Amino acid sequence: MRLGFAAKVTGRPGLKEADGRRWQNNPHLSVSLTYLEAIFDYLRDEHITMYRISSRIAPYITHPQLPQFHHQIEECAEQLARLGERARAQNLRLSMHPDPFVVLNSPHEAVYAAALRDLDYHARFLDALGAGPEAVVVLHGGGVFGDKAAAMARFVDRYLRLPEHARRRIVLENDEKSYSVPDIVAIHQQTGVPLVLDNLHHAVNNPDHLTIAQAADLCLPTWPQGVTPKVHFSSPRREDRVVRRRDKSSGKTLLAEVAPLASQHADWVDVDEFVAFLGETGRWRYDVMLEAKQKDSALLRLRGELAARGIVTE
DNA sequence: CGATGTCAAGGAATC
DNA sequence: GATTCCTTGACATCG
Repeated sequence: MRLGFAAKVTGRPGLKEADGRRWQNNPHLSVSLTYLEAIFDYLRDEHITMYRISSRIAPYITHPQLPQFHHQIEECAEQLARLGERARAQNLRLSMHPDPFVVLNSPHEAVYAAALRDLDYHARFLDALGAGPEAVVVLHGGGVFGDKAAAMARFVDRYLRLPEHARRRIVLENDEKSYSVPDIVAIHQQTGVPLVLDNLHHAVNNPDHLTIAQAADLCLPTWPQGVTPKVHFSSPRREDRVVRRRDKSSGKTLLAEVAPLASQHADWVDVDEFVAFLGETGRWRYDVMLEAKQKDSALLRLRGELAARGIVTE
């Protein structure tokens, strides 16, 4: 079992995940890839073997008004191939997760078109690394648009019509609001798309009251032979947190303490909850993407706590 | 330099 | 129909 984390590194100062400058300053994938190389060094040093690459790694690559950014993958082909080689050399499983406004089943043609551009980009990025089939693009079901059956049918139809290189990469994750485990199972049955089980989303969006074991029994066998399935794991935030929010009378941004929503990720992973999850899903083999706010620091802490209990991860 | 405003992008809930 | 929230932190700019 591999443990992974997403995008941002907290455990070593100075590591960035993407060239985040505004378009006026000509950010570029080639800069992001120098950052990614430094992250790979860190992952190697810490023996971390799974990592989600930020979708912002290629700035503005699908922006319709900024064509000068559209060929960054081609422009960085050699650099990408070298990094892919490195990832394989250090046994690193990679993935990506498009932002929530990539909505494949939107009834708005322009949104659909943008989703197609984005999925093409994510797939081509992983292809340019030469990544194997374990490197997936994790997608959500999208919107409901007042008619869930129609929205799901639209997802199925559009998924089946995706270009092959994109369809090959995509896996579908249950979300915290619209598409529960039984929903994505129904989509799987019509498409064959592999399913990612997210424990926290399942906890807050579980209309059929399935146990986590039942949910795992539905999701994990959807992966093809030879590709280790993946799950997302996080603990729910329980403490209030400080956020910046706009005050509507003054129009100013202020700090405020707000209570957590049930669906929000905690800073760290609760080892007891994690061990319980392992116990309930013990008949399956899978890798775990941790979605804790403290990212790699949470991973390293959890790994230590697991080792103290005699549970060793890859 | 610290504080605050801004950023490409969607959807849903609320009024 | 317009506004706000979800949520993301880093960048950019202002005082």
